[in-house]
Amino acid sequence: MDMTTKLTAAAERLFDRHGYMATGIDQLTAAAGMSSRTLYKHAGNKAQLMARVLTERDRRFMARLEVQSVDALFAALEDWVRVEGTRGCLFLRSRAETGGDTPEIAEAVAAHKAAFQQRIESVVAVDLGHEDPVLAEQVLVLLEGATHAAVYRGADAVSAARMAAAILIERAQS
Amino acid sequence: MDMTTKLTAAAERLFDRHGYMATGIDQLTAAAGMSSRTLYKHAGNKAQLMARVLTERDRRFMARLEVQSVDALFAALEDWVRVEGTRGCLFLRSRAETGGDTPEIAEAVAAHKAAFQQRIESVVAVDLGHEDPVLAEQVLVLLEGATHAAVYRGADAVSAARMAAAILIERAQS
DNA sequence: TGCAATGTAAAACGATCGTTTTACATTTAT
DNA sequence: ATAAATGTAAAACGATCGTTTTACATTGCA
Repeated sequence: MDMTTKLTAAAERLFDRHGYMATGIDQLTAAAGMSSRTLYKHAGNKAQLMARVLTERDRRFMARLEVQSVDALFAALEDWVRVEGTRGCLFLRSRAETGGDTPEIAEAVAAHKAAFQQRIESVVAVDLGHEDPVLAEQVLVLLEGATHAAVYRGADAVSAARMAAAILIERAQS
Repeated sequence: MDMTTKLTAAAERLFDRHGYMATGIDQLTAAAGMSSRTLYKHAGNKAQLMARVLTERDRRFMARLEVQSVDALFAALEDWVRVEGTRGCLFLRSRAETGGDTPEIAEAVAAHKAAFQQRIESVVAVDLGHEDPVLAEQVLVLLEGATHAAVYRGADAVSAARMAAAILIERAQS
C-alpha cells in the first residue's frame, strides 16, 4: 500500500471518529506512519486531505448504491452502517465544521450530494418505470434520516425507513 | 438582557454558523461584548458553554413541537427552518465534532434526543388514538431526514417529508 | 461611608496549531 | 557510479488555542 493510500485511509478514520478540526496533523502522521514532510508532500494541506478523503469516501459509498431497486438502497445503507458505524454523514459534518468556508471541502460535499440525489432519482425511475421527483425526494429524506437517526437510535432507524419507503413505493406503483 | 443571556445567544449563533471547534473564545467575547474574565465567570469553560447553548436550544425547539398532530410537527419544522436556517442538527453536529468525548455535551445531546423521541411518540399516539412505536420511529426518521436534507435540498425536503408522513399516518388510521 | 460584587482591558500562561525547513539516509533509475 | 527521488527525524516558524491573572473602574447595597 503506497503512502497516499495509507494516509487517506488513516485520515478518513480519524476525521470520522473525532472530527476534522479536532484531528491534528501529528495524530494523522502517527496513524499513517509517516513524517509530516511526507504528509504535506502527498496531501498539500489539511483541507485538501479532507477533500481527498471525501472524494474517496464518495467513490466507496456510491459503489454500494449501484443497485436496481429502492429497497436495495436501504439494504445497502444497512450494510454500510454495519461496516462503517453510525456517526452521521461525514460530508455534511465536514461542511458544517468548516462553516462552508473551505472551498475544496464544500465542493467535494456538493459533488457527492448531487451524485447521491441523481442515483436515487434513477433508482426510483427503474422501480416505477418512470421518473417521480417527489417520491425520489422522499426516498432521499428517508435515507438521510436513517443515516442520522441511526446515530442515536441504532439499526432500528434504518429498518423503519426501509419499511416506510416500501409503503411509498408500493403506493406509487399501483 | 443580562450577560449570561447575551453570551448564550451569541455563542449559539457562532457555534451554529462556524462550528464548535472553529469558534474561538475571543470571537465569543467580541460577539457577546464582554471580557474573557466575565465569560469564564458565567460559562465555566467552553464545553460548559456549548452544553448551555444546547440546553437553551432544546428548550426553544421543543416548545415549538408542543402540537397535537404529526402534520403540525412538520409545520413546526418548516417554521424552525425558515427562522433558524438549515445547517443540520446542532446537537448531532456538536456531538460528532467532539467525538462524543465531552461529557457535558454528550449528555445535553442525549437528553434532547430522548425528549425529541418521546414527544414524537406521544404526538403519534394522539393522532392514532393508540401508541405505534414503529410509526413513531418512521416519523422521527422523516423529521431527522428533513432537517439534514434541507441543508442541500432546501424547503422541498421538508414538504416532501411532510407528505410522506401524511401518507403513513393515513394508512395507519384506517 | 465603605465594602462586596461585577465589570473591563490587557498581559501572560503553557500548549498546541498547521506548516516549513534543515540535515541526513535510503532507494531507484540511467 | 551517480544523480534524482523519496523517505525520516526533529527543530523551528509565527499564530492561535483555552484559560488564568493582574490591575483598575464602576456599581449597589449595608
